[in-house]
Amino acid sequence: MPELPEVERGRRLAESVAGGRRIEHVWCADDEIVFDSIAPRAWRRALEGKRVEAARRWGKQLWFDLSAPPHPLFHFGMTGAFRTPTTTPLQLKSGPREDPAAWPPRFVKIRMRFNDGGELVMVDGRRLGRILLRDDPERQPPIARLGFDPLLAMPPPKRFSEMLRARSANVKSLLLDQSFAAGVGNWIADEVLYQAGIDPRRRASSLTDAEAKRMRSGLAAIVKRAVDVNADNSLYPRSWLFHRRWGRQDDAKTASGQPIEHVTIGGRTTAWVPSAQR
DNA sequence: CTCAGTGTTCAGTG
DNA sequence: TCACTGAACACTGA
Repeated sequence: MPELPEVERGRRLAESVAGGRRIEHVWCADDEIVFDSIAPRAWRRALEGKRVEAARRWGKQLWFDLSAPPHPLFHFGMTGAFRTPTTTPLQLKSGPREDPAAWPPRFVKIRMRFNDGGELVMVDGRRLGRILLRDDPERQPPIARLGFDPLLAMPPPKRFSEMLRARSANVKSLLLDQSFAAGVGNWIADEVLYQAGIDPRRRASSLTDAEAKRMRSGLAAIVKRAVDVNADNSLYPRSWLFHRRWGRQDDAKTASGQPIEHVTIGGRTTAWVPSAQR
C-alpha cells in the first residue's frame, strides 16, 4: 500500500478501528525479517493491555501512540497494508491479487484484537515492510531522518526553491529521496514531473524559480487530491499519467494522445512524456 | 523461465 | 564527510 496516500488510508482505517481502544490480544507471524528479529513474545508484552491513543503518520511511516511506550511503527514496503474484516482492499499494480472476502487474508504479519471486538491486521506479501518498536517514534530513526511531509508540512515556495538549488541529483531521484520529501514514491514523482512539465533527468539545481513553483504546487495538489479520495485510484482524474504509466508498454499514450516513454532513472522505472516535459 | 513491481538500505565510488 | 549509484533484498504474477 506504499505511497503517502495509501499509507494515509491505512492510518485512517487504523484510527477508526483502534483509536481509543485497548489492545486485548496480539498474534504475530514467525517472520524475523518483517519484525526485525523482535520475537512474538516481546510483541505481545509491548502491546497487550495498552490503549491506542492515536494512529499517526509522517511520510510512509505509520505509528500508534500508545498509553505507554514502546510504540509500534509500521512501514508497508511495496505490498504491505492494513485490513479489517469488513473493508475492501485496494488493488495495487504491484504485489499479489487478493480475495476481498477472505478472512484472515493471506500474508498476515500481525493481528490485533481490541476490547470492543474489532480487529486490525497488517499483511505483506513481499516482506519488504517492517514492524518496529520505538520509545519515542518521532525523535528516533527512521522518522527522525525524514524530510517534509507534503500533506502535513509543505515548505513555502521560497524555501522549496532553495532546497532544489542545493541539490545536484536529478529531480526524479530527489523526489524519491525520503530525507527530502517524505511519502513521495515512484508514481507520485512521475505524476508531479509530468504535470509540472519537467524532464525527470534534469538536475534539481538547474530548475528555474517558475519550474520549482510548478513542481511544489503540483506535488501539494496531487497528494491532496489522492488523499481526498482515500487513495481509491479509480477516482483519480482521468488526465493523470497514473492511469497509463504501468507495464512499460511501448505504445502507451496520455489521455491527449502524447507518447509515453519508459526509462530507468535512479534504478526505478520512470514514465514520462518527452513532448510535454522539458 | 524471465522479469517487472506504488520501497529501502548499504557498499562502493568520486 | 557528503552525494550519488547500483545491487540486494523477497516474492508474486504476467
